[in-house]
Amino acid sequence: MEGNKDQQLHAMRHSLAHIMASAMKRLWPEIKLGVGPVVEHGFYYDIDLGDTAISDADFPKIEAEMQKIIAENQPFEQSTKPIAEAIEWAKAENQPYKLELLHDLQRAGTTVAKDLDAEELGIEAKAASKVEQVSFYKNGDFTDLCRGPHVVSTGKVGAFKLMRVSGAYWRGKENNPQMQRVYGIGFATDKELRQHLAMLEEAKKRDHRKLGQELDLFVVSDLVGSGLPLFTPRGTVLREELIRFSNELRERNGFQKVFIPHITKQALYEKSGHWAKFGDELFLVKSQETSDSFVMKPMNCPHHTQIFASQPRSYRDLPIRYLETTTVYRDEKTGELGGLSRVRAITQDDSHAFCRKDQIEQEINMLLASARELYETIGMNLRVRLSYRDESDAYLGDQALWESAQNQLKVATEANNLEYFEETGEAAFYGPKIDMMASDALGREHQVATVQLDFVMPERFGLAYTDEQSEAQTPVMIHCALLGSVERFLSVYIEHTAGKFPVWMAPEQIRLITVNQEDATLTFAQKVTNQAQALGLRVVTDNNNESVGKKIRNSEIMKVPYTVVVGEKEIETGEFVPRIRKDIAVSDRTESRTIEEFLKTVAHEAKGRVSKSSL
RNA sequence: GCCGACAUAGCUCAGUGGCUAGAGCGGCUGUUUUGUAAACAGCGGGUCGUGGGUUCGAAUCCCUCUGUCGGCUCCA
Repeated sequence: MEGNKDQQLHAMRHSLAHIMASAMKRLWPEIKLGVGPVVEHGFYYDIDLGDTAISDADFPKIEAEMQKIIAENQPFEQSTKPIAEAIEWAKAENQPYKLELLHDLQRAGTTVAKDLDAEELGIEAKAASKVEQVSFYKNGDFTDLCRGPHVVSTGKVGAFKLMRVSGAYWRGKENNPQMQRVYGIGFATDKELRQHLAMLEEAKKRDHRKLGQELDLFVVSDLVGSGLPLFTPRGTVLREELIRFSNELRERNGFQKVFIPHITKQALYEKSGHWAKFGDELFLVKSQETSDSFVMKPMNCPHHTQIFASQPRSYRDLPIRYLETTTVYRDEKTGELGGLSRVRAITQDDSHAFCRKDQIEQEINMLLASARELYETIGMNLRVRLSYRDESDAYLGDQALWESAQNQLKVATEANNLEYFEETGEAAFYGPKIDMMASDALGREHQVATVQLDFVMPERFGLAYTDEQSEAQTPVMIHCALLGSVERFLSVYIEHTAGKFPVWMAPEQIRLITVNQEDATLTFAQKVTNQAQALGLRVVTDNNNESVGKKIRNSEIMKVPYTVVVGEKEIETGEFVPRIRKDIAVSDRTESRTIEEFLKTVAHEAKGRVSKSSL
């Protein structure tokens, strides 16, 4: 049933791409068509319009033309042609991109770029059987090379909307001509389309860049540069609370904090092998005193290996675990930067454990348990991908070690009751890894924590420990970050919570609103603040000359968990009736509490990192 | 980096070749002393992102640079 529905939706979206091409061909007869696949919520078509640039202002025109074709309810007629005939068709129709695809099909039996590259290199491609017949779909007077499937006629495509246009290289390769990609969404019913648009609207409201400004969390400055966000006091609280949590989880498990400088001689990365691989992503630093070439660190592991290497190590000392939450610098392409999700100064809650081969499982087990605890507390579901090697020889390290390690990853994952799936061929060349994906409140999945085994770097740096037989052995290195990048995590988390942070993370946990500006009121507010601060709470007093209603409103807008109005009544009774932010309140009734009880309860919530109020 | 869109006050935005560039919010000052989502009045605040060009005249048209946003992974 579900499968049928999915297939039907897929055919609808495919047909929409076809109809869009058909409509655009009517509007611009000279267009050259690339590919028009189905994507997550819709479809796109890559089109070469020569010198004509289309923009979203053209969408109504294209949509209207599509609607006409849909209203005509033209049947989709499928036909097949021998490939040689199809090639003649592409030539006659002046469709060079289709021609290229057909030639590839004829030669290699595929149009997938990856497989084509493989073929060129003489490696056997996956789908190598030669294609003899190709499929066409025709509606009205428009015929397109298309594998399908399509719906029966143009009237059966459900609801759609064109969303955006962008440049896209033909086949994703930079030196190929750039085409215009018109992207649309399509759903079976109008209702579903509207729901999806509402979800996008909600996502827009939660956009961390917008909330970052509204809630005063971070700013960017042209003078500092793009991809280099600056955190305000409020945003810094978020960072520090997250980092404290991550550090706590690891210190509890025997990790020791270390500290390294943010620059190093280039030689470090020449030795680690990163220079060759990531050379163009590094920020270079020039010494004016010496002739040394320095770089900003793009990762921490090579530095950490040098701490391990500073002493002879015994098998009894292992695992040796270092943790450091520190910033790395990567010179990302400017077009890829944005908000907090892609930055050039990336703070990682990084850790490296050096262990024996037989300790891998216990280490992974412990790291996964930490990740699970962290994401449970945060309130996000985790799904885990185990990335293994495949049969190719692109991997370094002993084959038996790989097998044992992969097995240990799986056992540890199962022991932690984590939902997981396995993928071969996704491992890093230096070892298998575990990637953790967290899903947010809008159902979007984000890659967050990772655990990576590394069989190569210890060898490159000649790391060793002495085993029971007094022989030198190479340790295995385990890289792990629970949050991943603090900046990227924050971008996800801000959108997940829509800025309604739980008490333990809230930049401002309690706001006191004064009823008047009398000395007695202010003195009282100050006394409460002192008491709260002694309990480690973050309190702000709003003593502005504004109505209470206005100040309540401001507190609501800033999403403060607890707001308390203070005036004569409170001074007299020594009791508060806190206003509790709706998403954390467990009942509609707010009871009166003594000040001490109120503050202690909030402090207790913060310490326990609970998500709901206990008031 | 490439394609496209955008850039006007701290914020959100109006102003599409013609007088001194506007509004709301925020800020400041005064009045008010406020009881659970917006008191009232006044005052500030702009090199219209940068540099150049066209024009009698440019926020407005053209070019450049910088920045922001959507894409550049999805393969007949």
